[in-house]
Amino acid sequence: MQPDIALLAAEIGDPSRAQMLTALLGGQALTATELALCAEISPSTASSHLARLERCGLIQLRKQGRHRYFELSGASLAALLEQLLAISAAQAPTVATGPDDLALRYARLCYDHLAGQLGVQLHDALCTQGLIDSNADQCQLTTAGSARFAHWGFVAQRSRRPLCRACLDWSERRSHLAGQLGQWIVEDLLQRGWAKRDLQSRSLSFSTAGERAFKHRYGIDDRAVSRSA
Amino acid sequence: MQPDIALLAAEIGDPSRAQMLTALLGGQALTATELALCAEISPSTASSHLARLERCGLIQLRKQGRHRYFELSGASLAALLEQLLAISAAQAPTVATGPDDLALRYARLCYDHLAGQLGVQLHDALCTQGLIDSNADQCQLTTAGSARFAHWGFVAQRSRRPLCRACLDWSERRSHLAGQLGQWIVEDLLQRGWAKRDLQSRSLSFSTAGERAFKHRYGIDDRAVSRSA
DNA sequence: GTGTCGCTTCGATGATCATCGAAGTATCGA
DNA sequence: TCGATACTTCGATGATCATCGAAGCGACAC
Repeated sequence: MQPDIALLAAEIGDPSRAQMLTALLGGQALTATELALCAEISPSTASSHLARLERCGLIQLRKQGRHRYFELSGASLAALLEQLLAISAAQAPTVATGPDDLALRYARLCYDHLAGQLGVQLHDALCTQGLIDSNADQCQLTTAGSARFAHWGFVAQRSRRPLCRACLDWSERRSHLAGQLGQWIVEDLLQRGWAKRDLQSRSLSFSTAGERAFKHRYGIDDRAVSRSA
Repeated sequence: MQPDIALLAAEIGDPSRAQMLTALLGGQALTATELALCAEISPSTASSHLARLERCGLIQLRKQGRHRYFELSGASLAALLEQLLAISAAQAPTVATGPDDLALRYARLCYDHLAGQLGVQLHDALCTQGLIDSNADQCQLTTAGSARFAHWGFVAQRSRRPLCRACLDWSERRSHLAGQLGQWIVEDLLQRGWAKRDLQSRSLSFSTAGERAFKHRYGIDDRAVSRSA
């Protein structure tokens, strides 16, 4: 008897549940009420959906008093969701229509690392500078990259998780950087206050100065693409 | 507006459709009647499901007279399905119950490359012999491996597809070998008659001599695991 | 030409399920 | 303690959809 993929897929296959799962792809734990708002459903409907997602292991619950925070149960589910996004994007002619779309396409969180145009530019810039060696499905930190990131404060963890991983970006159709390094970069830029998480979505909002500093740090050509594009 | 993953997931999320998609993971094109048998539904039900899968781009149709052959629309969908299998398997306590299960677990097609125990053994043997360098998410052909496989007749194609890719095996919870190399290995062993495709499932049936030859070729220790395990 | 086979379409049927408002419970803050 | 808030449970409702057999169409073989 093979694993029952229909069960898992059907859970993701409800529009409201899909919206909540996608919201959780921002990497933050969100309350039931926040998720209900994201999915534009009533709190009672959200409640029953969340119970269902929890029961089948897609999300985990952490209680804090009356607040109940939900998060994705792990990185493999996040990778699955992002792959679903990539395939769905490849199939559907998406036309950017609103400011939210632009923000998401420019810079957003793909669970714990940077995605969107800026994420792809980061990946490419690191490649150009020989700090990572990334081709097709393989992505490695080079000796030079190792030294540079150590200098910037990155400490590699001994873990099954790769240092670098190329993650296919659904909006750009090219790779952005995932793995320990991708995660550290996001943590670092948030800690420096270069950008903030958007409270309503997965997009990252860079301040003007923060964006300049980010691009300077990672060698991203500021004239290549700007936000007004 | 983000891509609508619910649509895609809901298509996979029907039990009958999931069974048919999984059957197509064997890499062969199958007729509507064969797929109806796989899913144990009536031909008319299969017909409407297949029309639906085709409409949303998951499968492609090739007509040959009155026979209509369906196949998965591409490798990225195959990878998604395999990922669904891996996550589903990790979540559900699966107990091997029948001969079909054993066959699938021992050697099966994961779209176009070998999976199951034998697939994992192949991957590990190639690593042990230094023919591929595979760790975590990265998998590369070594210089020695390149020479050895060239000697065996493998010709790398210039293509976006990686030579090697580690693909997580849902039944073994470890990596088997995908990519151009993984595909070539399957084509080669089928051409040599070492194994045949099972007509009812995705499993590969090795003849006794074929299995011995396969293990000898790729340096798989014949005493490590045998089929009677 | 005729009968068989592969497949689709049609229409009816029953099951499933997302949804909401109302009511209830637990937590929090003044 | 009390009112507000976060959240869950309940039950009713309407929509969706998988399913099948019957009927029909086109390809195939004799």
